[in-house]
Amino acid sequence: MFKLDPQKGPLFKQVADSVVQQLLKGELRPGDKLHSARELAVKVGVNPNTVIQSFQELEKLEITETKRGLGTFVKRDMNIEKLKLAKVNELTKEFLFQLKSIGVSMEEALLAIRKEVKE
Amino acid sequence: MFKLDPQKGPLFKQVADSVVQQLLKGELRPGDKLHSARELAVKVGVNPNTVIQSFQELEKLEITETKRGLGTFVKRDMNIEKLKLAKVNELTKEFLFQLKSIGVSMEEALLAIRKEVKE
Amino acid sequence: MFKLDPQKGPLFKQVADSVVQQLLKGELRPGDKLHSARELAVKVGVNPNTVIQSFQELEKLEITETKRGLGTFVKRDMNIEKLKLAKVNELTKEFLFQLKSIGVSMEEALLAIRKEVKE
Amino acid sequence: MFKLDPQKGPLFKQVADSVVQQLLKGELRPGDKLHSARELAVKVGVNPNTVIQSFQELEKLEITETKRGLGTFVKRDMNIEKLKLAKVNELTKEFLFQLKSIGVSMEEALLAIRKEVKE
DNA sequence: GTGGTCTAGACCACC
DNA sequence: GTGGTCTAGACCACG
Repeated sequence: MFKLDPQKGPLFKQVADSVVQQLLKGELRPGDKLHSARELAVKVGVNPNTVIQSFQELEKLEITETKRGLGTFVKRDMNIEKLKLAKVNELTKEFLFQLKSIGVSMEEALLAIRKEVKE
Repeated sequence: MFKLDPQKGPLFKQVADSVVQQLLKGELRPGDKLHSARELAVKVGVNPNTVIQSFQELEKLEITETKRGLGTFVKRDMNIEKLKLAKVNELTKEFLFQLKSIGVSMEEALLAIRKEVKE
Repeated sequence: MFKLDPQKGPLFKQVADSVVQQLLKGELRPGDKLHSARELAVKVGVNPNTVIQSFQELEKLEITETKRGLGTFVKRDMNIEKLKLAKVNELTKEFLFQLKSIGVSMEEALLAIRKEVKE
Repeated sequence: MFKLDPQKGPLFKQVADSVVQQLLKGELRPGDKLHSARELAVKVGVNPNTVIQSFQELEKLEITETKRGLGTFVKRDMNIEKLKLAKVNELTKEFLFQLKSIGVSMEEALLAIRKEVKE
């Protein structure tokens, strides 16, 4: 389930992320129409203004486009697989970097993962 | 090397985190004296007040204790291994959660890690 | 009336205390919104930042919660009577301890109180 | 037993208070010589400089006088009873004021005292 | 308009 | 020199 945390950076970025997640999971496809700002606002429990900011963020990232009077849509030329690979890569890099920065070896990391997966 | 990024949340928390990292890497041990607020401020390029806020954060987390006129010290009864395990666990959980939330399987994740490690 | 005294410890704690007092006196109830930091700052004659520090103190004590963009509120689940009893107890203990530490008996203390009350 | 608390105002005032307490309890009499700054410093666990500041405070209050090369002495013309009454009065006033400021009646206060005394 | 963070610079208590 | 508090004023995220 998706959860907002004011401690983890700007809400509007978190909301934008959640849209990207839906894309990557296939719950949203190129050309699809996003929920309206108002709907999304109610759904995730933030102010509509915040959602609007999120949409602007997505547009800036060239993931969506806004058609006046119609709504916000996922760009038709989005290459989801490419975006997904980039995201996985980024997450992995960050994860390994964090571990390295506290002096944890790969072996320990893999152990931790296996342990976590089993539970 | 350690870098501050205003986009990644409050500077004072990042500074506090960097101290925790030094602890986990063994560069800092229970009983050790931290750099003075003024020194650290110059070193990481922030205002001394910001560093002091970091110190207060660390004290709230019961990681350090401050002795007025003497400095700020890592608590003698700090259990580093425990803190480290908790951190690794947290990072791993978060990593796997993120992957899952974009619909990536464990196999893909492990592949990504192996690929990253080789580079 | 409420008065700040730089000699009596940090201003931000005094301001926090004054909020607690209002709570205990019933002038403030669970769910109520506190005055905004800026208002309070003008009212008591300190810097807005100092008031914000007070708010953070109150939040740390789990007396209030803050909603960004909306304000700071007394927690709905605050048990005022419990807090009040604890405070009275603390004050009484401290008072008797102080008297004892200067060698004053209970009888003398009660006499002093009666005398004071009459005036 | 006497305890220092950095949270309760300047240490040097607390140390000065502890000397006054000894006076009021009769453990120290007009004309008596105080412990040296160094001794007291070790005894209460603060820096000698802090104790020296305390002595200056006591001198300012006209409770002690310093004889160069001999030490610090309680003034011969000190009227302990008068000082004691003043102190009791002050403590009582403060106590009642605090209670009043949180809306506690005298009856409740006396109940609290009786309860505390019995324990 | 609301609180949160940061900077710059001052003064204090303590060692 | 050490940390702690306060001020003044700026900018940000959020509603």
